[in-house]
Amino acid sequence: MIKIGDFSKLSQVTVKTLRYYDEMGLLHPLEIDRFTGYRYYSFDQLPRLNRILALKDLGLSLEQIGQLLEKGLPVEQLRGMLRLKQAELQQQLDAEQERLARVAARLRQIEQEDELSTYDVVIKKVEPMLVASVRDIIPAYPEQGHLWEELEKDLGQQKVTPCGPCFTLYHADEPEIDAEVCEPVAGLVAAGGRVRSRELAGLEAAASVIHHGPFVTIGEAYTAILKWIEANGYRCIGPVREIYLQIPKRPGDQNDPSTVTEIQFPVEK
Amino acid sequence: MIKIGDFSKLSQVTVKTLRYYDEMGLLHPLEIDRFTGYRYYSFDQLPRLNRILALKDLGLSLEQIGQLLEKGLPVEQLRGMLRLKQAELQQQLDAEQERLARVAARLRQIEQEDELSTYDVVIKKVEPMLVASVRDIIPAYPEQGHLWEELEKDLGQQKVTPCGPCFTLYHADEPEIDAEVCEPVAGLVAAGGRVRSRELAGLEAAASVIHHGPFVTIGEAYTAILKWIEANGYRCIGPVREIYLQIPKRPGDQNDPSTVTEIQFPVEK
DNA sequence: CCTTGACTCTCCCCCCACGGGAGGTTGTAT
DNA sequence: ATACAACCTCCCGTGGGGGGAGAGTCAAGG
Repeated sequence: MIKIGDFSKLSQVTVKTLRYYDEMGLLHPLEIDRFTGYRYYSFDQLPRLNRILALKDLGLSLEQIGQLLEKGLPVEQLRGMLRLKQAELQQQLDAEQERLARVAARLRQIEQEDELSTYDVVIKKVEPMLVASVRDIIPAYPEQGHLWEELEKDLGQQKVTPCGPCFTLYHADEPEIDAEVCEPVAGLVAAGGRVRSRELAGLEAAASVIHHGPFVTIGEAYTAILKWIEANGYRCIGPVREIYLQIPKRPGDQNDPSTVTEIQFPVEK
Repeated sequence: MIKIGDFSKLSQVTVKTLRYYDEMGLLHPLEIDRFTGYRYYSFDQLPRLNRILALKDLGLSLEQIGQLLEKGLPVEQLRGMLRLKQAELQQQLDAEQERLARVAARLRQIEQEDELSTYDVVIKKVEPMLVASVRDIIPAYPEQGHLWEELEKDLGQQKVTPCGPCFTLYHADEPEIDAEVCEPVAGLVAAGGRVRSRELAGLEAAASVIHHGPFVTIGEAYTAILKWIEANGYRCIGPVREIYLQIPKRPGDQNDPSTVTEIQFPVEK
């Protein structure tokens, strides 16, 4: 029968932790003085404590350990838990490794450019959505005004209002620019003229960057995101989306500095 | 000017998180309605949010991010933080890897034996301590009674009482058993006869196992800990300590089942 | 104009495995 | 008798939000 402090020294477990294990039901003292509340442990409780420590060291939670101990440590259950933990650890390890790679990539970027890019790339999921669209080959990127007019006119006639920011899908840019201007809608729209309506598939992972500034400088954003994709080992796997979050005050003004545009590249590792 | 829900959908950041970032000072809404408390964001706040997400993704804490943003992102400071984080991540990665190896080792052990060992091995540090001891060659492990008598008698004469459990150090077991029986003491003791007194160095890492049961079966504990040391890639780097935590009721009784003994192997990877 | 349902607000508790400390009792050595 | 070390319980904090209660607000349809 020894007091908590001595038991603590013996086991190298802090007094706080021993009290906590008592409270959690993992290791009750052999006896508690009814009047003073003092906890008294016995030497032969050390094996149980060591078992707790060994299991904790493998990454099990105190709750899991408690369940195991309560059921007299069934081999099968322990095996199952360890297998699970093993998979979990492996996954965590991979995640950490990727994170480390990202940090390294960022450091390299800083070393090379010696200044901070104004663009930050994030990976996001994109949900599927219903859209109405017009698709055609265009001679140059800025020349899609007529497609937009065509789409707006049709939607206006059907009294459909968009339910989100409009965007352009670039299906290809070589040998010609194959662009599809899209407007998200609440429900499918009757096809009329060249206007099509369908569900646009979601994206598991999209690299996204925000361009805040006049439209004529959007090339910098493309440069930045392409470099990032390259540096972080991703590949582009579908048409790029250019989302017009904040459009110029005067329609088509390529120099309005308050314009905000998001560029999304569907990617995978 | 958009409401928090739309900003949330756009950025793929939950409303809760946006409110949290507001509270933490990372990203205040452009405007807060004085009467309703509604938060209103602007599209051009997205770059800042993305910057926050990108930095968080590298493993920086919100507090660190806040500091960086507040100071206008000095390149050097970011570089320093990332270097630090890199080292930290590497260390964590190594730790995870070791843990994974331990889990694998444990699983192998379960597969092989198909039952759970009664012994759990833990790694602990051992602090330096003052001891009085008698050392000699003995013909067999159980025959150390005369050494103990010699030590006790001397300490008794000097009116010194031990300040912890006594133990035996095994300096060698081949070709002969070189044993040193030790008693921890509060202060150094005058040498007398074959009794020596000194500071025993601490151990950075000791593999420890508890044997609870009659002394004649302690071999099983040794088997278990040796297997563990082998399986987990450690090496023994010093004399083994056999610590007598709970001694038999009748001195020298090798069959008392209430005996508790700890075995410590100084180890390193 | 009214109602309904979807948003939004603040406030509070929860996670995990303890650590720190306040404020009060108990045990032990001088 | 008096220190003072050890012990007790109770409460708060960690990081990055999640879940939910209860109340107020906004936009669209009838």
